[in-house]
Amino acid sequence: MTPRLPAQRPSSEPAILDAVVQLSFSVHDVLARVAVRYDVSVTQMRLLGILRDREPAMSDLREHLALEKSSVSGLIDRAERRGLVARTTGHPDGRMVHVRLTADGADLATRFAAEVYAELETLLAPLPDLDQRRLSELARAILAAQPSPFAHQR
Amino acid sequence: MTPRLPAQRPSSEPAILDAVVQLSFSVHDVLARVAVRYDVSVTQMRLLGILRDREPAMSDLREHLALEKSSVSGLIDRAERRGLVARTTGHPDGRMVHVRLTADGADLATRFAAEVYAELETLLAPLPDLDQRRLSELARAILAAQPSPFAHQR
DNA sequence: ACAAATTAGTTCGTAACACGAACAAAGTCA
DNA sequence: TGACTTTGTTCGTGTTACGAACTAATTTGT
Repeated sequence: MTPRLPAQRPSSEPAILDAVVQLSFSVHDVLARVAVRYDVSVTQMRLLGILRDREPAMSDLREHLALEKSSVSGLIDRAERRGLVARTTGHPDGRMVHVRLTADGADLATRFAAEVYAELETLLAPLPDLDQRRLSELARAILAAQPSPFAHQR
Repeated sequence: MTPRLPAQRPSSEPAILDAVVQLSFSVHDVLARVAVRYDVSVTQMRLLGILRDREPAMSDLREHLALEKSSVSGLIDRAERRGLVARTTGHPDGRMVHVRLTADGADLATRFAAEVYAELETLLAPLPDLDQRRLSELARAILAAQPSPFAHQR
């Protein structure tokens, strides 16, 4: 008998985390449903969300979205072709290409942010308001403790 | 002035729900990381998870995974080609094709359930145990109230 | 009982997306 | 100045998902 599996950690009944995973899928499905309504991918929706208050370089997007640079190029190509975003050049470092929303893109971003919120409220509606606030508090606490969730580490 | 927007609902500051969305992405990323380690897609991982305690028909999978039937066919084709699942026929309704895990598939499902749990525990580690339990309670409450989260409505 | 309609799956062609490798251009260093 | 590094793009490939057209089994209507 190997001396392994020493109590195997007493905690974490299997189903405890299942609910969190399931809920994540539900949230993801909400995003997908709204995205499909506008005929864009979830990634493009994330992109528009990011661009709402930033004009990042391609490399920043690569990091935020956790994609390879060639994938970011393709993503921006398609979004640009639709007139949702624009590449900007002529920055201090001449290699860099930044990305910003067009007016159309900003409109779209606003509209489906509203729809996502509406659908999320429906999803969370079973919880009383207080519990909804608790939930987002817990989510915020987890995110705040993560290494690099959304921080530009310059 | 149109008489619309009557108070617009007092609740739901925008950022309240953002944290929930962000957390969902983080959870999704955990799944994706583990999946890539085994060279399967997140969808295939979901599939294996579903099959752990069921032998559903293709149409049940269509519903659970919210995919078109042709997509389910493809998904099962690829999983079958890898020896993870098997189609079964000869059911009372002769049109139906059910899907079950093979021994290999069951092994795989077990192994990465373990890895996903381990990584999720890491993700949630910033929260004290009590809050982790609260979080999954809230998640469970939401899911329990949804129309058809995982129920076979026969 | 039997033709018509419905249901369950498959096949096929297409498009989006993501990847890695090879490349070009701009910047850095030494 | 010449070598190296960094930033993006291009190109070819594989996976995944979709819708339309199709086959086979079952149900419905008369």
